[in-house]
Amino acid sequence: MEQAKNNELAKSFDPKHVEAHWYPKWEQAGYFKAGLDTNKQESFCIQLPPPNVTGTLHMGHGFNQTLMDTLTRYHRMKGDNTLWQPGTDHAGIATQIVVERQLDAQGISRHDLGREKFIEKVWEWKEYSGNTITKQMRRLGTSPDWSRERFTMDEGLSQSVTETFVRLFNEGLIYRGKRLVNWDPKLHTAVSDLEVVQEEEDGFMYHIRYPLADGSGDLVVATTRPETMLGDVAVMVHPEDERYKHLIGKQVTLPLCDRTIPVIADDYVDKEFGTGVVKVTPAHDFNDYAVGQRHKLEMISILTLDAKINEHAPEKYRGMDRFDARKQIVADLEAAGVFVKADKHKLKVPRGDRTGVVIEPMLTDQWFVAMSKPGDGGKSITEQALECVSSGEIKFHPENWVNTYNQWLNNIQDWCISRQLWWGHQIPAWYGVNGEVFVAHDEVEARHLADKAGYAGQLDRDNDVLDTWFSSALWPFSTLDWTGDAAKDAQNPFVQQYLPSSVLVTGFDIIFFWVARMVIMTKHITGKIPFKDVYVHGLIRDAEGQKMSKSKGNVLDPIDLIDGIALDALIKKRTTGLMNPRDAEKIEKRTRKEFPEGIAAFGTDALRFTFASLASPGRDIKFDMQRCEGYRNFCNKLWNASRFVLMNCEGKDVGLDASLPIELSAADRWMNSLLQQAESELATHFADYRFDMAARTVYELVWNTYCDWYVELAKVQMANGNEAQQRGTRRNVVRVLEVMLRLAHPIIPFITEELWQTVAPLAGKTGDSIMMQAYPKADASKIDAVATAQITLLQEIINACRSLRSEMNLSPAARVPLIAAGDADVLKALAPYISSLAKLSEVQIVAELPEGDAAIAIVGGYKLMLKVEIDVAVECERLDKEITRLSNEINKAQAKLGNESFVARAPAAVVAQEKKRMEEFGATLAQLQAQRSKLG
RNA sequence: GGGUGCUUAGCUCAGUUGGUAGAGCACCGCCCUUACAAGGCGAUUGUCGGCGGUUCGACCCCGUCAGCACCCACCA
Repeated sequence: MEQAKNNELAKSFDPKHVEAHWYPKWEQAGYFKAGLDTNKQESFCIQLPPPNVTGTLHMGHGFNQTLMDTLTRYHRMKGDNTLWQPGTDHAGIATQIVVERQLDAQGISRHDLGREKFIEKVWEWKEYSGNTITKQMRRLGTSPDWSRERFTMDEGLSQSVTETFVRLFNEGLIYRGKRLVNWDPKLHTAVSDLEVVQEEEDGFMYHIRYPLADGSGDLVVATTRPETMLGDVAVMVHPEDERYKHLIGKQVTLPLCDRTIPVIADDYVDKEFGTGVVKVTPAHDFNDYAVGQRHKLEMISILTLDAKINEHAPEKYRGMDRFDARKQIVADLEAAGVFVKADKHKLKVPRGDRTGVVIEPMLTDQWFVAMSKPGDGGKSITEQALECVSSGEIKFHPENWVNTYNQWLNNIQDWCISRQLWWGHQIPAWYGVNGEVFVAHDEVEARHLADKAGYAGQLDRDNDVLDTWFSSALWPFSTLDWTGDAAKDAQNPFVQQYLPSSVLVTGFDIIFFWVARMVIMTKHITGKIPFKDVYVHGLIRDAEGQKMSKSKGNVLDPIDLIDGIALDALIKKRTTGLMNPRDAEKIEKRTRKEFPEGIAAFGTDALRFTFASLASPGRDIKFDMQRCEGYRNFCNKLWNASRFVLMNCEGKDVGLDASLPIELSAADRWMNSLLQQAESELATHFADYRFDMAARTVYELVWNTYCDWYVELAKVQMANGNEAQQRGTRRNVVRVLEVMLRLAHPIIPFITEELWQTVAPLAGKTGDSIMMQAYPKADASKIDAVATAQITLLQEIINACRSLRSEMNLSPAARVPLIAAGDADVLKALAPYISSLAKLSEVQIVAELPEGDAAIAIVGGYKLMLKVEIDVAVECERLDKEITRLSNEINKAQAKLGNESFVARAPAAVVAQEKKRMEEFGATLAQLQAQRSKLG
């Protein structure tokens, strides 16, 4: 890989420049390609949750994909066979809506175009949107195997859909029937239970008098939807309701309609609610439908598919919109003197999640998956899916999502999978003219089935398409070119190696839509689980904790955080294409307030580091721009640390010649010890999906350990050491940096690659790309406890000196002498470091501190005296404060140790530790008190 | 009606077998010290939502209450 060598790095990190050239190189070199090395034991696979081809990626995608890419890069470096399988989803309804809206803008309806032409338009849009999405993913630095990119409507995946449908049908697990389903009157399609959102809204509870047919009185029913009375077939009361018991079996006259209907009894009625009398409309209400089934009632459908009153209703109302009809009916009831009252009432209104219109339960012919029907093994596909999780085969992280998963599956209804749309997988069913149904892979097969059944007439394919989630449910195996032919699949290394995948990374919002259905389908069809782990992350919200949505105008495009965006451009972006253009003003105001300067360019690495850091389990994320800025600064820090290393190591002896003597100091060995510790922590954190902890470990290692301490110590060594020591230090400084770059690479791929190219050769590493290097593994034998103890002491001494300086108000530029008493050998060894890091003119080592007015600090067995002019009063105050603090600590420790229970019951180590603490505090306290009394 | 999560420094959040409360940002003081001012050094900051309980010891475990958020559900 080409990279200009010996070029001094720019003074600060410029993400744009760094990111631009690496991605194409990685991709062209084939680094993202799936591993198929049969010698390797471990396989790691992630299936990308396929983004909808409805536009562009949002922050949620950025977050989700960052986590997946981090895992993928980590496992690839670890040496596993690795596949990150990418692709996109055709997103039936959502995409059809997007394209229809575009046509709308040109004054064209999809019916003007016709199905075929319309679908062509959608494919055009798919190309456009799909490309946008994959471009965005590339900007995020993601490393999926693009050569395996799939789309849910690809030929192969469509075959999986057909194969699955046919199989389930033949097993009796898919059936067709006229059922009451959720109907979206705007889209003219059925939708599943999941695609309906129940929202509480203000409405009315209408009370209507239904006269008894024999004129002996009346019953008052309560309803929230009076227009549905046109389809009433009964009124019902509770069988034990003393008020109405005697009326059961009688007939009432249905107002406005020329019909009488019976009074029936059913336990379902709640005596306490409303009037205790319920009108029964089986064709337009799910509860009433069940009642109708129980009582074998007629079903009268009174609505057309676009929710207008139909021919089964009195002529007066035919053709009226359902809500207009409601008003008219209420008026007519009033006129007829049977309207009692309308009370204000909060009710749950079902709305389509894509259209927002009120969903109407509608009797239509639809296809269903039988979720609870016992299959071959006596178990339903739902029970099988529950078992995959209860057995521990599939694990949720965090674990508590298991409850959600179980609860949903335990209460599941049959899944309505047919949609009256144009965009999607057309249902593989052919009908004869007499209603014969032939489900087959293709028309030839259907004809064959028809022949066998003795039908020779015309065959018409079902016009409907499948719920988009039907194909999504097959994603874990359909993307691997599964065919359903056991012999072929056994020869397919992808199916063999990458099913099940290792982990599904997803938000909780699609556990039902997608996760559960993948388990159901994959287990039933392939016999394998789809994935071993499910990592469930939170939602990205805005800085105020609000869900990001186009209509609120608080959406962020991850690319805008990478490249930055000017305020005007951001406003324009947020206010175009709104469903309700009147929101624009509010959105502009809000945007101006939140981002008065627009958004700065943070770069991909900073954004990714932010995502990783914020990925604490079980919690949504309020996206905090300042965190992003902080991690941009972190990238800059890493950049500059590398600059330092290169300035000191390029063209110098960095110990590449193994025959030359090398001496590693305590500081070098201390650094190496902490490096091992970080490596071991990272292995744990990645295994636990603790991206936040992994990011923190990297951050602290690079900044707090390496930059703040090791580099400063190394400066001393490179200035003062002998040749072997200098060589050793240079060697270690550059090698530790090289390891840190590899450790950080899965999170921040671009900057680490850029730096690694120059750093690696100095560390004796060869290779074309950091991403194909081994991930560093901890080596416990490199942990040096003695060196660690010594450098910890050194840090404490330096900290004490720095504190003294600061409290004495010494300018950082002023060099003053330190007088130190304690182990002379240790002090002698540490003196140059102390001197340099605490900005001292010299370190005098003495047996006992001299008398005199000076600032004093005690560190373990060491006494430190900063030789400066002091304000006695100020110093006394400082000492008093410290004396008080120590006394308090001692009192606390004493109280504990004085507690017999504590001494008797607490573990010996805890008691010993407490004793030690007290002794140390005591010793320090004595020293400080002595000094305090000298000052008077 | 069921279920889940959250409540820790001014802000955003860590805190993994119960053993001396942490980070980043913000704020304050001193510094342009030759890797980095997107920086360095130092200082400050907390009845860990309330109340009980278990324990020698509770941010952590249990109970309870409060507030916030979310998910599921057929009250006409």
